[in-house]
Amino acid sequence: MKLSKKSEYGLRALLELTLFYGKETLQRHQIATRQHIPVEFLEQILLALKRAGLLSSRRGMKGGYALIKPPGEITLGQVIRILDGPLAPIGCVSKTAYQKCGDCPYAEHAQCPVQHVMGSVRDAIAGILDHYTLDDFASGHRKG
Amino acid sequence: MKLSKKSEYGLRALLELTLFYGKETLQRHQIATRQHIPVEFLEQILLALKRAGLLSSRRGMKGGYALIKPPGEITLGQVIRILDGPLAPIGCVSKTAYQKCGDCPYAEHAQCPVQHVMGSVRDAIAGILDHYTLDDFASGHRKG
DNA sequence: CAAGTACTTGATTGACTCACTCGGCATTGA
DNA sequence: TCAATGCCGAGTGAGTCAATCAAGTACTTG
Repeated sequence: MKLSKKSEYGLRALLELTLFYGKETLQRHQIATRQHIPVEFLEQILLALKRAGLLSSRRGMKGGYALIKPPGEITLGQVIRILDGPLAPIGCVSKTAYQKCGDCPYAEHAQCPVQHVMGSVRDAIAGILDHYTLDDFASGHRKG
Repeated sequence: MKLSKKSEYGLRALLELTLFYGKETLQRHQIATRQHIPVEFLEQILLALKRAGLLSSRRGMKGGYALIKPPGEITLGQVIRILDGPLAPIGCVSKTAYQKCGDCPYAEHAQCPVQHVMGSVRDAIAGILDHYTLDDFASGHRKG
C-alpha cells in the first residue's frame, strides 16, 4: 500500500511543469533543484513520462521538458500507473492489468473474499486518482 | 499500492479460523492445506497475529489456533496493519504511524499537494478496511 | 515418564525491487 | 566546433519479500 519515491518525484515534477504550462520549458536541473530530487533519477522518470506521451522534450542548449496536454486532462491515476504500475492492491482485481492469482483456492472470477474487498479498495483508490487532475493538484498547491 | 503475500495469506488464514470460530481449533497444516499456503511461512504469520492479540494457540497434540475475539470485532484494517504496516500510501499522511517526509520542499503540515491527495486516498482505503470485519469477509465468501 | 506432536524463535537464503548512479551517445544552439 | 542538454542502457548497494531451516520449548497422550 505504498507510493514509490518514483511516483512521488514524478508527481512533484509534473507539478512544476504544470505551473509553467504554456509559458516555458523546464530543464531537469531546474525541476530537480526546486523539488529536491536527485537529477539522474529524475531524468529516468521524465523519460518514462515522455515515452508515455505526457511530455515533450527538446535536446541541446535551451532544451527542456514541457507538458504536451493541458494539465486538466492528465490525472494522477495515469501518472502513477505509468511509474508504479497498476493501482489495484492485488493483480486479480486490476482493471488495467488483470492477472489471475495462481495459488488462490477459489475459482477465477468466483467468490474469492479477498478479491471482493480488494475490488472495492481498488475502486476507491481509482475513483480518487482518476478524477484528480494536475490542475486540481496545482491549485491545491497554489491556494494552500 | 500492493498487498503483500503475507497479508493475503493472513487474511485467508483468518477466514478459515472464522469459519470454525467457536467450534474447534485449527492446526497450521490444516489451514495451510485448505488455503494453499506454505506451512513455515504461515507459521510466522500466525505468530504475528497471536502476538498482536488476535489469536490464541494451544501446543501439544490436539493443539492449534483459534480466534480470541468474535470475528465481527476484527477488521481487515487491523490485520493488514499488523502484517503489512500502515495503510497510508505515504508516511506523512498516516494516522497510525505518521512520519514527516524529509525531502519534501513544503512545510510539515502545510500545503503539500501530494499530502493532500494521498490523505484522501488513505481515508478511502481506511474507510473500507476499517469497517470490513472478518464476519463480512466470511459471509461474502459463504453467500458467493 | 517417555515419546510424539506441535508451537516458538531466530537465522538464513535467493530472488527481486527500490532508489539511485554512471558512462557514453545524440542533438542542438552559439 | 564545442559546450550544454537530453537520451539511453547498464550497474550497484541496500533493503524487502517470500520462504526455508534448524534448534529449541511446551504440551498431551499412552
